[in-house]
Amino acid sequence: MGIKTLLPSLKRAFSPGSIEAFANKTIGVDISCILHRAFSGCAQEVARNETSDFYITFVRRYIDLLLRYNCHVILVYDGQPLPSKRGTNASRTSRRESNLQKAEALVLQGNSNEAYKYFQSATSITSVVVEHTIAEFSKIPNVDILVAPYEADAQLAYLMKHNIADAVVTDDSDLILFGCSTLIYKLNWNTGSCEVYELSKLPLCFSGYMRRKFSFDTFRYLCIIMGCDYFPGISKVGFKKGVEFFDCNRGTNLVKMLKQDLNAKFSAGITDEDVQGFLTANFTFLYQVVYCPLSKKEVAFTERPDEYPLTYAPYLKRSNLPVWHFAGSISPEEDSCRKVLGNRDTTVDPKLDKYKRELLPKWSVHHPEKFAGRAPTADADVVFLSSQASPAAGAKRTHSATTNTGEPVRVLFTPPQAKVPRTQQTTAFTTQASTIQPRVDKTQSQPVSLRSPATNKKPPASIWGRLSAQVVKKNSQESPQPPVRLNTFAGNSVSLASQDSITEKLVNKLLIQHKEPIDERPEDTENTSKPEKPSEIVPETQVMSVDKIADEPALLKSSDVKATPDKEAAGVDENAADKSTTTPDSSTATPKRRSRHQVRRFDSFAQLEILHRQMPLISPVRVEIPRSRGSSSQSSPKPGTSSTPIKRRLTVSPLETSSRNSPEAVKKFFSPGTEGFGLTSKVYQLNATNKLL
DNA sequence: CACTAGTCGTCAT
DNA sequence: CGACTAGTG
Repeated sequence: MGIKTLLPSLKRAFSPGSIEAFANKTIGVDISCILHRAFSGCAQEVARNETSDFYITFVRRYIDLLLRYNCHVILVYDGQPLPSKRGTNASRTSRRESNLQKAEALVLQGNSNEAYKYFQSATSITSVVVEHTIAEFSKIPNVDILVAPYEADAQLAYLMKHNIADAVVTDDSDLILFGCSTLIYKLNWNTGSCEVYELSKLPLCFSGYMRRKFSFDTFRYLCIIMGCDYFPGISKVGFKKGVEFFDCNRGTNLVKMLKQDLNAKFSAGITDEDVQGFLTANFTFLYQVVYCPLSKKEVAFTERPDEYPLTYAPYLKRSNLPVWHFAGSISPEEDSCRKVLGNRDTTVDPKLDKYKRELLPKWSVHHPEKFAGRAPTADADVVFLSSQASPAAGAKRTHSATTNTGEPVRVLFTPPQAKVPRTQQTTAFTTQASTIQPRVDKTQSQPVSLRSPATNKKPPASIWGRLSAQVVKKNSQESPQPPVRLNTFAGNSVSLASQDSITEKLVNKLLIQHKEPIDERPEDTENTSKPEKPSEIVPETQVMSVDKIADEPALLKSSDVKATPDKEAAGVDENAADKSTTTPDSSTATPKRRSRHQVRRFDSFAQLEILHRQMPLISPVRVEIPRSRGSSSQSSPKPGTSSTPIKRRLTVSPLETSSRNSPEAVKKFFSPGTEGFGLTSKVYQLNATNKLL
């Protein structure tokens, strides 16, 4: 199905291209698209569940085209239908059968033209076709077969996400929704012409806030609301209205967004079933099971938390079903390795398998040594905290977690370690502030300012964090991108996989409920001559390059005007130093060193502390907790939340301005009730590799 | 103007 | 499954 009427709205993300541009690359192929087109020419045979050479030669043309350009081809097949789709699947097969019967009846009447129509609507990618094509195409050098555990879309997106494939040939809009960065549409096997979709151009399709602060998650919500495979969509809401909605609503609590905001805007009667459907759809896009050729096993598209996020659990939890059941379950490793090659029956002796990994040539993605030493890159990395619950000194722990909106994050907890002298901290800050390096200064990798409750010392008054980061594209030697704002997780709460309830409470307390991310510029803007705009980081770990968008002669409508001031007005208390925040184009305006007392305000700690994978370091800052409670409890009467949302801002300033908050204030702010609670954080470097796992 | 629902065509000559 | 279109609010 894909997303209805999505592609016409995304024209700006496409450009005419040619397959030449992908010479020598690895190309994933959504073979079901091609097969469906081929079935036009052999509908009768396919509908009758027979084989035909027609679709073989048809697909072969595309393969040959790619091979001519020395591409490595990965043909990806659909596997098992997702649990959530099994209903529609059954109704489809029954419709096909009735179409087939009508077709056969018409044949007997001699009406072959009419019969052909019914044959066409009776075709499907049967196991006969799958086995036939795999048998044929698995013989071709530089052509890999990969049968996805579930949907080919998710599988192809996974290949792309981990740089196993450089681009994907498809005609389906779902691939966009999975966050693919480069897609080849409308490929012509004869001329090699095509339309190339690029994720980096996606913001061009929007205006207003959606463009300036493009978030792929919001884009996903938009598509789901329009209607997708797993969710029928909100009636009367298409692309335009959806964009209008998300221009004004940037909340991070999806339940509230649906039940309150969306209802208020469109008076669409959102039921609990709708909420469930939306959430299911969202998480199916995020967490669907795919096969990982790197680790040779099935994994979730993005790492799954062990439990549902607390806010959504009431809508998703089914007592008799495992968590994330709707997004597929992970098969035993041995079975998945056999199925992925095209072996259908895993109940038989593996020796009888038609396709064996060991027998495959070394160029194959399934060859045992093809990706030796290469691990999947971590999904999203965050953070920062250490607590008394730390394990042995020196050890690191990670917890997978999700924010309210379901974006995966990784929370790192570090144990107390040796104190770093204050002078060194300061040095670390100033050095880092002066230049943005794509690597980490040694001093910054060190834990700083740690006080363990075990040593009975007071909780520290400072938390270290990062304000901005540089993004280095995966597998790319390009020069680093401009610093990006890391504010996308603002206002979320997390549920942790661990039993560490203290830490969980703490983290949730930190990720304060609030309306929208602060529109803030990085503390350090690169001092380059290029007038680049800071890119936006997107939780799902895609990186948008927002360059050139400003020059695009497109609709800067009213939504542009209202976005920022609104927010400023909504702030608790405004501070003069805040003003540097709003303009995104001030890279030239603020290259000079501001020495100190540069104060910034945030609505949540999370804004400080998101770290993209492979993202090198950033500028450490001090976070100070305001003494006064700026609580306003006007918002969100959400169900089942134990802790009342705290609404106040954290003040961030360079190290020099320490004073201000007493240990008691900090303790009071963070303490979940348990005393002896030591909190610190540190500046962290996450390597490109997966060492921290 | 925006959205919806329905129909048509996908091949290859 | 997308493209296209006629019809509706």
